[in-house]
Amino acid sequence: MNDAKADSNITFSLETTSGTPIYRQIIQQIEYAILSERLKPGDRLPTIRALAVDLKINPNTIAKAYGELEIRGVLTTQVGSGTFISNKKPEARESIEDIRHRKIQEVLGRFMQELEDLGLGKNEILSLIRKF
Amino acid sequence: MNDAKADSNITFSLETTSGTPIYRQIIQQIEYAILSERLKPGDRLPTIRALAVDLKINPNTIAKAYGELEIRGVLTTQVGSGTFISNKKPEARESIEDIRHRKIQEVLGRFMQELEDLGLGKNEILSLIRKF
Amino acid sequence: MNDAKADSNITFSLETTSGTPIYRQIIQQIEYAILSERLKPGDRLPTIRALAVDLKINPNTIAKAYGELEIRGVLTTQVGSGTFISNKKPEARESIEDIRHRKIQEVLGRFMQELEDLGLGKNEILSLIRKF
Amino acid sequence: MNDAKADSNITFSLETTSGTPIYRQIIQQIEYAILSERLKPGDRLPTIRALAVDLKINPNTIAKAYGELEIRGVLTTQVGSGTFISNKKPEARESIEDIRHRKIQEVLGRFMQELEDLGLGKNEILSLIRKF
DNA sequence: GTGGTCTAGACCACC
DNA sequence: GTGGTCTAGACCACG
Repeated sequence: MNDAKADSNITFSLETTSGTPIYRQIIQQIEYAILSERLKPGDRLPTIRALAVDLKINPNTIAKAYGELEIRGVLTTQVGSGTFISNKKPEARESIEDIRHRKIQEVLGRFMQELEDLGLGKNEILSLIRKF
Repeated sequence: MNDAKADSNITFSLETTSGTPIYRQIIQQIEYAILSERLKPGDRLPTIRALAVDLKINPNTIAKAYGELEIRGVLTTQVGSGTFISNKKPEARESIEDIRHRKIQEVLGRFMQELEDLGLGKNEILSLIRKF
Repeated sequence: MNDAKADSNITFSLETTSGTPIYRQIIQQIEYAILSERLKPGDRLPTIRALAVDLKINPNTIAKAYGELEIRGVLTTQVGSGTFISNKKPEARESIEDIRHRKIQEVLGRFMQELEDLGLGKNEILSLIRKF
Repeated sequence: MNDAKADSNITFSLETTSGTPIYRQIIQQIEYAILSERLKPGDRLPTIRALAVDLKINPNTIAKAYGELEIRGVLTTQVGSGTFISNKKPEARESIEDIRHRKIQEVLGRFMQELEDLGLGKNEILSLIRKF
């Protein structure tokens, strides 16, 4: 594990052994922060270099994550001043809340399936979470 | 989604949009079935070809999953008669129950982290699962 | 016969008429190179594609050999930069020297048995090897 | 390992863990016995059933080995009396001695290559064989 | 450029 | 019928 608190509003937590590419983890964590409104339009993200140092990873990896989010219209870069959360999602046909709910349902569905595969019923799952 | 009931004891459920390779999903579902004791030593797995038809994927993909589990000593194959759960895991220093509990904790930890990233608290999570 | 000198440290020699699968020959030659310390932890193996060209075989065949060794923890791959000898064999209870000696005894035993079956005595064998 | 002395002249020694199919091991051992003249034309081989009991393997496996050698003209079966070494090898373009020498060279070449891969030089090999 | 995944299809070995 | 090996080729992910 590899944590880093950045400028503000977002803390990254990387799992280098899980097989999930690092740049995907970064993308997901930025998206989730937006969906849960910890990051709002206009907020500044940490610089690539600073974040690379904090997370002890290759700057290219962060550049790739930011780049993909920029292509999707989630981020905007302003040369000389940094990378920001966009004001608008041009193609958005769903509201942020809708997307968030969809993501939550996806995560929940995957999770329930995996725990069921591991032989747990709903009551056992509830009990585990209460003790978490 | 893509489900298939096989010979017995195990039903595969593939998620083709999640980015997780199909063969990894198969490996995980076999491992979890063993950990939850739905599959026991000596049990026969579905044949590669039958499963390929059921899941509508290429036989080589299943062969790759079975092959990795064979290298790891989880499965044994007898050409001409099929693929079986191995009798012994020679290097096992942990009981099946211990491994199962470790996996459950891993899945749970990942899940709680993701939902927290999506802005959910424990009570909201509990409520969602009750309604699941 | 089919020889290929790769990046360094290891030269592969395939016997396509022996019935032994090509990917198994590759695995054995990598293992033996490690046991005789011609390959050490951190050393880079030839790329899959370069070796495929050299050995005039399909890249998938080499990928299968590398893949098995990766599952066994002998190799590590870093997509984008190549395949390397792992630093540690976590479960190793035998030293490299012990394994090497065991392998030598196995090869020797098989060989003496086969030549005995072909009607040769120890002195004839010694004489043949001197002339080899 | 699994040894069995049959009617006469030939003792089979099977290696069930080596990956080499059992029927191939039987074929090889019969061929080598012929090449080294421990079995001569007209000699009777053990019956399939007796040998199956001795070696504790499936009779079909022995039938397959005998069958293949019969196709090649090495054996002849006389219903009711048994299986025998043929008098003639119809297609033989090489003498028995030539074949034997070729086989010896093959075995020797494979062996020297493997031990070289394991880091042994000729003198070490000679020394090991003297102590064998 | 690296390796990874998946498909399609041929041929072989074993029961 | 079973699984195993190998080829060929497409497309993706990563640096």
